[in-house]
Amino acid sequence: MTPSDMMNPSETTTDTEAVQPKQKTCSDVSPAVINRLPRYFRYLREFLRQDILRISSGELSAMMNVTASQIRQDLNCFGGFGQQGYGYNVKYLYGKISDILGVSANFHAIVVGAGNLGRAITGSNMFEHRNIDLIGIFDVSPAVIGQTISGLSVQSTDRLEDFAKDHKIDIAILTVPKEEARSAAARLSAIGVKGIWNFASTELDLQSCGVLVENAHMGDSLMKLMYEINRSEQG
Amino acid sequence: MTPSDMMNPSETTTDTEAVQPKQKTCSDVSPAVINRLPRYFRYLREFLRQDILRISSGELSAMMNVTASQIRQDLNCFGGFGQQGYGYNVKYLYGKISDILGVSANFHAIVVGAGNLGRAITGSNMFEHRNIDLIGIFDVSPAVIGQTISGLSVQSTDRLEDFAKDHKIDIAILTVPKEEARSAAARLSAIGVKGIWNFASTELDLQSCGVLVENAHMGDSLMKLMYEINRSEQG
DNA sequence: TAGATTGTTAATCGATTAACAATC
DNA sequence: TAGATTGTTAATCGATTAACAATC
Repeated sequence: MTPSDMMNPSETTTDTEAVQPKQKTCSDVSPAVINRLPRYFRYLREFLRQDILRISSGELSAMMNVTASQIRQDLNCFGGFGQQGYGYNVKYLYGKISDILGVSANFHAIVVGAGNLGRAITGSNMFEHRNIDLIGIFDVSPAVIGQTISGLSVQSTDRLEDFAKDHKIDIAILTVPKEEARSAAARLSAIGVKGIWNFASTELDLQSCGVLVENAHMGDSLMKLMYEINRSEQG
Repeated sequence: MTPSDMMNPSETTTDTEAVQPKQKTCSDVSPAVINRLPRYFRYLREFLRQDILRISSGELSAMMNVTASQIRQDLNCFGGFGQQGYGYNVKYLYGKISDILGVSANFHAIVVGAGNLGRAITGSNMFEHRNIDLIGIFDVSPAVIGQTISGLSVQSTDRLEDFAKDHKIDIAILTVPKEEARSAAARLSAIGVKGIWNFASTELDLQSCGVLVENAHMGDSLMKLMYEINRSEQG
């Protein structure tokens, strides 16, 4: 087998129970690594688009401004995805990282809060790229309920519980005002949502309920930029 | 002086040249600390709203789920803002953190890209909270130019250079499609913008031009949530 | 004064980098 | 085979935590 023929380096190992698969279970991957995975995903997607078949940690390192060592270390938390002397097969690695990031899981999501931000998110192409089905959008305002946003009719938030009976909801995207965020989150937790993507600039503190929360505090990001500008101007 | 009288602990030191001020210049604060500053800012703002005058690192620690040690360590990168036996004066500390984060600098910002996300951001209360003046919004689409969004009339992107002659622009908020992001960023760099808040899901790589870039890759945040859900289901 | 809590140093822990043997 | 590049271990670096003297 020449390197360029390689599609899946792992498949070269014999597939018996006795052979310890290269795939690690690595139950606790460090947060620092997880933070970097989406960025690898983005680069790989772009390589795929450009028909780049193969990439080495050295090449990727130059493009991404991280060390080659770190790239190899990161990827090895999940298994040996590369091949010595060759590098990484882009298509194969992209597939593996997609699996790790749950792109293959076909999650279902709803948007709660059909304000400007909720609409912007609903209308983005973010979901098709990640194999997420956006299956509902909810709001409390009678003026908004019934409107169609990106092909979805806005439902009353009162219907959440009923809706959950008929649909698996993996992710709730929370774009309600800060004041309503906590009570909305409690309801979402009650209907069995697995994760909340929180845009309300307040902490949710639901981890105890077994609901995963990812905070998208946009204002925090803005403040980091403000800090850097301020610092560059006055040391 | 009783603790509750204290407004500014630093001002109790005599103000001569000889006395080394408690305020540190600490030219290089670690990124980990900077990442936490906006969160402190949010909590302090909330305390202020609730008329809480005083907070100790221990109390804050319990609320924020970080160690008291870390809080004291973080704050001490910038100076001694507390008082032994008392804790931190909320108003004073909030002021100090506001200064550090550039809230006192009264930055001017423009939005480039008046799509759904640009509109959502323009309409948010994010800017008043941070003492930022939103002074312009730009788009290329003739259908959008001239529309009023949150009191601002959308201008043609062609007018950027002219606009920059008459206005100081500190921050450009980039919400154009991915494909146009790099060229837009180059123009913004050329007109002397100090920082770009980048919502396009592509890397900008302008650091060489002296323009600071803060990436707000929302999709990366979503993927971290996907990872956690995926992991919790089949970890 | 006694009690409380900071500021700060030292110890621990985790993450990154360097180096190189394994191997394609 | 020789060259290239991974996977992995060891060394370095940085960040967090623990502890306590300083002090309000």
